[in-house]
Amino acid sequence: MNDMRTGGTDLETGQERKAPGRPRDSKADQAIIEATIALLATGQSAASLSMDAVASKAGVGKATIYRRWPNKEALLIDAVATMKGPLPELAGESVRDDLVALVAANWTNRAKRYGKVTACLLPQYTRDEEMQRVYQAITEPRRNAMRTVLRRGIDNGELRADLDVELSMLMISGPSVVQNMLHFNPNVPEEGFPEALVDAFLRGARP
Amino acid sequence: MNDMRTGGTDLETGQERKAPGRPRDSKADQAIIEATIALLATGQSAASLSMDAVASKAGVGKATIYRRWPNKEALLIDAVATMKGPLPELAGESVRDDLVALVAANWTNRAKRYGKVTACLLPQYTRDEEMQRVYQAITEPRRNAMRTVLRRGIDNGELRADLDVELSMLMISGPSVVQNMLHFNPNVPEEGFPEALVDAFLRGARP
Amino acid sequence: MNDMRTGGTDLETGQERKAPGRPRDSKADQAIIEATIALLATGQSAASLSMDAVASKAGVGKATIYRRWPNKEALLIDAVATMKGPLPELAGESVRDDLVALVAANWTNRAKRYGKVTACLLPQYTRDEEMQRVYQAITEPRRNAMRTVLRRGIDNGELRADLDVELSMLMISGPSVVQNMLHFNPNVPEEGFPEALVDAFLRGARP
Amino acid sequence: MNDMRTGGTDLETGQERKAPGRPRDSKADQAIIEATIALLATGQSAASLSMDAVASKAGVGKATIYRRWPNKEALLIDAVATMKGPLPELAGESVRDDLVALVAANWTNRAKRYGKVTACLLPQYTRDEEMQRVYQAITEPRRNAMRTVLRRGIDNGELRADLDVELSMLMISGPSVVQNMLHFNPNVPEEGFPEALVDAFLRGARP
DNA sequence: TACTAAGCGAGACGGTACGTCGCGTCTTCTT
DNA sequence: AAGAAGACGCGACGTACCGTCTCGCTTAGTA
Repeated sequence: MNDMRTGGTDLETGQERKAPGRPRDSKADQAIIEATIALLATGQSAASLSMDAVASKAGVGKATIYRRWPNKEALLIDAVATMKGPLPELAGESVRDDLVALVAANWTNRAKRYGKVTACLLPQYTRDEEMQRVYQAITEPRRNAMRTVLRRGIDNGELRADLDVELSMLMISGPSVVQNMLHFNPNVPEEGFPEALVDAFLRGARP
Repeated sequence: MNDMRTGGTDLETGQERKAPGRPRDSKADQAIIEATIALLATGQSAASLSMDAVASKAGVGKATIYRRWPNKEALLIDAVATMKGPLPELAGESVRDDLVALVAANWTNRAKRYGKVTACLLPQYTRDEEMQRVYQAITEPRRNAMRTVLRRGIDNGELRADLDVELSMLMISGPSVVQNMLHFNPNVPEEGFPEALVDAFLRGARP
Repeated sequence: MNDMRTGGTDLETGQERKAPGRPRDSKADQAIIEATIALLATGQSAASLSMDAVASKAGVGKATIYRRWPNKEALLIDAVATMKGPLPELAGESVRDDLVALVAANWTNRAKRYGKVTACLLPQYTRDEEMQRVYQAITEPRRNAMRTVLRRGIDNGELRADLDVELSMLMISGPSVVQNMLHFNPNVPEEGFPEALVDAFLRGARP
Repeated sequence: MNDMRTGGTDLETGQERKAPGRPRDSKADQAIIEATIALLATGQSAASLSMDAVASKAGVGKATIYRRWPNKEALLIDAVATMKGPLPELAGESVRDDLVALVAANWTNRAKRYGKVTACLLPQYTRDEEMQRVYQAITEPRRNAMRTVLRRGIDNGELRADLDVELSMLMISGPSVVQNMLHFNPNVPEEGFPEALVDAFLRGARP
């Protein structure tokens, strides 16, 4: 996650080269990320979180942060990535149940906190290609899981053969994300949302 | 839109009471919003837009801005609301075509610029209830149009009788919004997106 | 002069303790004071001198100024103190000549410029006890010199034995100051003022 | 004091010309001056007194003030002039006693408050010739009184024939002013100051 | 055991923007 | 026309962050 390492790998030989001098303190990495997450949870927005505050809360000098991350946004991206929980266990029997499980995994309290923090990063996200790649990398495992489930459904006949997989992923994740981050449509109840969404997606709107 | 008004309503009679003193200059409101939009279009992000620049470009003192909006974010919200284009004309024949028209209206270049700016404001939206209400108010006409189309479809039998209207709205808007603002799934082609989305929504995923 | 220092004295041992962190840059102190004096000489008044201008001229961030002085007035006080020239050399033979020399030292062009700037600060002097003490500290060496001269005069019989030294100091400095700063009585000629004042003080008004 | 009158005197005929429209409200003049004095007494300095505060306290629109005085300083000068008490009654027998009475008149509590306010105006005073003339006009009656007393002393032999009257005025007023405004020499007791000053002035410093 | 190189906490540094306040003017309606 | 009320353009204020730069000190590997 955090780069900007000294020493590291010698590109010509491919062998590890031991960096001279005092090595980085891994407790610092951890303390910084934890302080960031704590302040994000407390605070109001990404803008209202200051690097001085992170340094102070982590008991760390500011230079120690900037030695690891090039700027505030990079740190936030990493902190958010850390907040992402593990992928849910998929039963692997019914495609419908697996999709519900995937949506529900983004519907926990933890995920909602994550959603709020993510929203704080959107301004950077929409603008910086580098950040988009980082974000895609973080979410790729999840997208892949859903892709696999959908393909399985097509193969075993649970889903229509001509289903557009990528569009379907967007149709399942999109409503979930906007509702999570923006409370987009306040008239949709939270209770039972994953099931309702997946069932409506499967069933379609025609009679 | 902008509040913080002087004068207002006489509580006893309920009649409008003319505020004393020099009234606000409505040309200033307009100039400020226009300057904000112009700078948003030019600039990189909401953060890179400075109030001094807005004031200068609008030919207005900073106090004149802060007399109307309590802070930078509130101004941006209002500026973005102004960017929203008019509702599309709906043919009113096929429900499918009307839904496509509604989605396509958020798919123009103008709407994409709007989407980018909106993304910059999401941090505020997600935490400030006041801003959420403002945002709801801005989007309410659009949601209402879609609600009407869906109800018409249920009534005339184009859509299933047990369709959850609110959830359906989310299922159409959600993918559109995240794709517009976040380029959420880079594997979904832009070309023909509104038609593909609506058709998939209507058809469902089952064979 | 400028306070608000970090670090300081270890209370238990009474020894100086080195403050942690990067130490203040003494070149900044100097550059700020010099910029202030330069702008005071150029400008019209204390009010017309802006902190932004000082910072810009000194090639320094505003925070660097405010780290050293709590506000504009405190900076001006220090700048003015720096403008005070050195004490004049006293011949030490005739008390009368030494007093004339002391008065004349406040009668140079430099001293008049100093007087004008000081006048700009009087509002602060008159109400802030802290600033009064600062001012007293600045002027104490001069007052002491005059006190010494007067005492010598009493001892060697040049002055009357029952002379009130403190009142006499006020009687010599007071007219000089008001005339210098305020041009208090426009009917008193500038030419030969120090001699005339001292001689009149020595001689008295009685026949 | 306050000028900028409409109507007034026709310079060619010397006759009064009645101004058209609503006449000035003399209660406003009074309320403004009183509010100014009250705020000066309360507040910290001339700079910390705002025209908005004066207008508000006087229950008057700002334009009403600016119709009478061209700017803040002019108002302050007038307010200060109003604070000046009446000239003391002079017994007219002993020159020494009359001088003591004149000094003592500047030594009352009222005079000290006046001194503090005057100090607030010095920055303007030292810079603006117009203000100097106004100030000289205010103080001229006092200076004239002292001049008369000193001349009487010369004429009747109480004072030396070659006394420099203007310099003497400065020698009496100067110490009083600086001590009053600046607490210039804290070692000089307030008690009995007028008598001590006048006696020392008369007696001289030589044995 | 000494030397070199880098990491560390602390905090100062040059900038940039913030949101507030005051000045002196202008604009409304009312007296 | 003057009055109260208050908006206006301007410009300075003092604060908060950013990302960088010293300080003196610590912690490793190398000589």
